[in-house]
Parts: sequence; C-alpha cells; structure tokens
Amino acid sequence: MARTTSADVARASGVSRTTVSYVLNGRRDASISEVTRERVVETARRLGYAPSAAARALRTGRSDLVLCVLPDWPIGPVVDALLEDLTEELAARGMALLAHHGRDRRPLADLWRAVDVRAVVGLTAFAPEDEAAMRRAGIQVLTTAAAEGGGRAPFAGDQVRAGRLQAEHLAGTGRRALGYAYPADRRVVAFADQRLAGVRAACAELDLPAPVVREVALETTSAAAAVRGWRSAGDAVTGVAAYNDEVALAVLAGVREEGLRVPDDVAVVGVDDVPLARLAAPPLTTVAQSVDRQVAHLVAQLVAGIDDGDADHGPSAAPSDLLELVVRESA
Amino acid sequence: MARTTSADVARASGVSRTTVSYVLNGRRDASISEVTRERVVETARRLGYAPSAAARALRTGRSDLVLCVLPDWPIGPVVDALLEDLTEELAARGMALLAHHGRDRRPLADLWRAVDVRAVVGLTAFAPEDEAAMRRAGIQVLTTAAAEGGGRAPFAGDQVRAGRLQAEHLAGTGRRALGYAYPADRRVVAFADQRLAGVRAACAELDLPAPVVREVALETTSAAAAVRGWRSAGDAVTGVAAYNDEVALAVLAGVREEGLRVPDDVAVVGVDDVPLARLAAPPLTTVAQSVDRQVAHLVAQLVAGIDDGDADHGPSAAPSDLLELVVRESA
DNA sequence: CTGAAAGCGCTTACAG
DNA sequence: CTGAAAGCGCTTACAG
Repeated sequence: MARTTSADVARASGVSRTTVSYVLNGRRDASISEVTRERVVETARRLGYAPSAAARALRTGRSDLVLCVLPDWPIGPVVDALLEDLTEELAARGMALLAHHGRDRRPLADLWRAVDVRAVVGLTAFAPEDEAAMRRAGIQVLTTAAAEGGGRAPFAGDQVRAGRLQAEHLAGTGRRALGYAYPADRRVVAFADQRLAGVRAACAELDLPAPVVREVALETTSAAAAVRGWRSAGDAVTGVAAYNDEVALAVLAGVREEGLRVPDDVAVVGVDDVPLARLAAPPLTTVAQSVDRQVAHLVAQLVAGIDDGDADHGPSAAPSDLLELVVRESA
Repeated sequence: MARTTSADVARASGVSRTTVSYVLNGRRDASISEVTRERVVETARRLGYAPSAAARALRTGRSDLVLCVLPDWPIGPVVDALLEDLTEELAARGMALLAHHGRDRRPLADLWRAVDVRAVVGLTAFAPEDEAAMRRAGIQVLTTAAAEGGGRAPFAGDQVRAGRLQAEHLAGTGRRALGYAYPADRRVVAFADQRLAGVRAACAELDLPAPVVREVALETTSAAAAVRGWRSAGDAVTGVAAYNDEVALAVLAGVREEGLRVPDDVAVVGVDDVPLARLAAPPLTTVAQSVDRQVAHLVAQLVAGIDDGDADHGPSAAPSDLLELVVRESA
C-alpha cells in the first residue's frame, strides 16, 4: 500500500493539489471557500495524510529540524530540562528538536546523510572543520561552549565563581589550609579545572596557602587515602572543596573511614545541591545552581539566534544570580 | 552562496551526475575507471559537497533516520548507554539515531512535519492512534514497553524479580515485618508497582505479613515520618525494601533522624547500585542491574527488528542473570 | 565505461 | 476563487 500523497487528497476531495496545499498550510491570501476548506481537511484526516517532510524540505529549501548535539559528560537533570524547554519553544515556532547522543568522535558529516537540519545547537564544542562545513552548508550553528581557556563553562553559569564561593565559605568559617577534591572522571576535567581555578584565586586573594589538590574516585578507599594525604600535609587541611556533591559524599565517607568528624575535624563543601545532598550524614553544604534560571536564559539565547538567523550569537552574559551557597551542616 | 549540488561536482570534474552518484555511493556494478573515481571523490571533497538528505529520501522513498522516543521518567545512565550503543550499531548499518526528549503529550504527528523516519524505537508505550498512524505510514515501530499489566518493565530486566530479591534477603536475615518505601515521584509508578508486587509475592510465599507501604520523598523529614510509621505498626517493621537507592538513602537519613541504627534496628535494601550506594553510612545493600548486559540484549533485539523489517518483534526473554544482590552493611 | 531523462511529493509564482 | 506547470536535488533504469 503506497503512502498517501497530497494528490490522493486532492482527487478524493475533488480539488487541485494547489488547493490542498493552501488549505493544509493555512495560507490566508489565497481565499478558499469555507466549504472547500472543510472538505479538504476532513478528507486529509480520513485518509491519514501526512505530508512528506523530505519533499517539503526539498521544495522549500529549508528544514524544520533543529539538532542538539549533546556533550561528552554524563547528562543530568539540567540538560534534561534544557532539552524539554527547548523542544517546547521550538515547537511553538513550528520546529522540532532532536538530540544526538553519539559519544563517538565520528564526524557529524555522517549524520547529514540521514537528515537535513535548519540549525545545530552544540552543548559541546565542535571540531573546527565540522563547524566550518556546517556553516558552508548554510546550517546555523549555535554553540554554548566556552572558548578554549575562557572563564565560562559550556553552560551552567560561571564555574570559576562556584569554586570561589566554596573557598570563601570555608575561609569564612576559619579554615586556612584548604584541600581540593578533584574528580577521577576524565570527561569532566573542563569543569573541574575552572572550579579549581576559582578556589585558587580565592585562596590567593585571602592570603591562604594554595589548595592541596587530590584526586578522589567515588569509593571509600580512594577518599580515605585522600583524607590521609590532606591530614599529613605541611599545614593539615581542615576544609575541603569538592568538585561536586558526589565527590563531596565520597570525601564524607573517607573522613568517616579515618575516624574523623565533619565538620569539626574537616569541613566539606560540594557543588550542585543534588537531592541526595540533604540526605547525607551530615547534610552537605554546597553551591546550588539554579537550573530553572539557567535553562530559561539559555533557551532565550538560542531561540533568539534561530529567530533572527544570525549565527554569530556568542554566549551573552548569564544572569549573575545563578549560583547560591546552601549552608547545611558539613561546613 | 547556494548549496553545492551533485551537478556542481559533475561539472567541476567533467562527468555526468550519474557518474558522481555512482562513485559517491560506491556502486560496484557500474564500473567506473579508477582515474575518474578519484577525480570525482577529490572534487567532491574540495567543494565540500554534502548530498541533500531530503532529495535522497524523496527519491529512494526510504529514510536512514531512526527515531528513539524517550520515556517520561528521568533518563539515567542506562538509557544513556543504550542510546550510545544503538547509535553505534545503526551507524554501522548506514543509519543515524536521534532522540526525542519531548515530555509533552503532544502527538508525534507534529514531528513528521520536520522529519521522515525509517523506524521508531519507543522506550515508552505509544498512544494507540499514534502507533497505528505510524504503521500506516510505513514506519517500523519497535516498542520495548511492556504490555499493560505485564510482568516486564519497559526494559531493565525483570522489575518484579528485583522486589522479590529484596524481600528474600531481608527475610533471610531474620526480618519478618517488612516495610516498602514507595517513591514520591509519580513518573516512576510503573516501575514501583512492579517492584512492590515482587515484594508482596515473596512475603506471601514466605508466610510473612504483607509489607507496610509508605511513600518516602527525598527529604529527611518525609523519611523520618515514614520510619515512625513503620516502627509503630502492629508488628514493628524491622526491614525496609526501598524503591531504589535514592529512596533507600532517604530512609537511611530518616532512621538516623529517629535515633535508630541500621541495620540493627532497621535493615534497608535499595535497587540500582548507584555509585553513591557504597559511600552511604552504612554502605547500602542493594540489587544491582547489569547495565551492560541489559543494553546489549536490547540493542540486539532492536537491530534484529530493523534488519529484517519485521515490525512484530515482541520483547524476547531477557537473559536471566541481569539482577544481582550486592550485600554491604545496611541489611 | 558514461550520459540523458524520468520522477519521488511537495510549494508557489502565474494565469485564468 | 482555483488549476496547470515548474522545479527543488537526487538515484536509477535505460540507451549507447
């Protein structure tokens, strides 16, 4: 059984394909009689007619598909929320969003065999040749990735400031010798380095010694080893800034393992405020990132870029109140 | 600057579009001289030629795009791994995978305006009219969702058995009055109900009283209230099966809050074995699901369905060794 | 070994 | 108010 085409609908309703197209695309200029309109709509419904996206794209020269290329690091609730919101916003503009989950370094070129896209939203940086090729093909490219070495992370606000907030809080509660719990997951180094830079900068400004960096895997033994290292440093570390809440939870376990107490012996601060942070023993002090506001900001930026067709929208300044220290009991 | 077409490549290399098409699609039957072939390939590269997916799809009548419709519940590492593997497998077959993240109940029909797809993989059940429409349009539909009321979850192995394993372990360590910590997140009820059914079944078989079900949100106060409820039940509950590790961690916090000890006063078992499970205080006993094997099984099933074009592949039996109890200190 | 031509299903000036 | 016709860029019998 062949696919239903607009010609089928035209024949069945006794009009030309032109009229079918006008009716179904709601063009107001060509005034079609109400009777005809209804007949066409009804026929299309009855026949289960779905226009060919390929034919439309070929004819109009533009696609209604926006592709979102996901980053290499594990995607969490922030990206999830972003995708949902972006899907919604684009749908309101007649566009559809689909996400590419390939972790492979395979060039995007392979994808273009399967789909034509109107715009590509990168939550990660593109290979320069990929980006050039896309622009040459007339695809609009929006990247939220920071320039190499820039102070801004792909999104999620100002990572450097997150580290700064951690160190300032630790210093504010009287800790002078700080440790930094660096993540073992290599996919995440770009974030980690920026947060660590923030801790370093704060230490320098506050006349504290530079933080003692130790890698902490998500296991008690790894964390315990790090804790021993910190305690036996020249100045015994009394405050630890962790890359994120998961790492902070590992540090908590390591401190327990070593028979020390939090925050009396060692204070610990995380980043993210995951749901589990408040359930930790003791409840974790952390830097929360406002997902809602971040996402709203990003979506607005992307939609603006797509609306005016300007491919050169760099990331504009994020609202400055995206980060917030949540003080609980661990520091 | 207009887009580069196969006609441009043909002109620049002094051959016909036929030859360009043959060369670029690697058709062996039409024997093209090696010299010509190389010239065409080189010219295409130099011009940055990318065939129009729309034109190809229109002409061949088939698309190389496979769409994966994601479920309503929060996507975690399992789905992530699945998407990666599936992307890889399909790429090897010249197809591309893209994911749809819309949580909306908006009909899929809107999506067909933007893309033609070869197959749709549903990690969630489709509305009957959506599914019918897709099949009518010649789209292959593969669903991993269990039939309503069926014993198998969308994927991720046998959820009923996970609950069974929890209850059996608790009973095996001498607990007779069991509690069930039901999740507050409504998106996850399908899973929760199956796991709970497993706990119920095991209790019945072992001649234990039915489990006392309490909802537990991811907050200490909510969990503490549940713990009080369990302790004051007719038979004071001494073992709790939690929906998953996150909920189990909340129960741990609630037990602490009430001044009780785990596992001496109350034993707790989770499901999932998330990285944080081993970092809990005390380390969490849980039912691990082998992500790798699950994913491999699912991917094989889906790829088989796409390869032979048979849309009627029901979920075949999963390997039985997907679930494994990991005994740590909480039970 | 290579080219001219048809046709996939749509949209849209243009003519009536 | 509605229709006939062109053309988007490709692939593929078919002819040479």
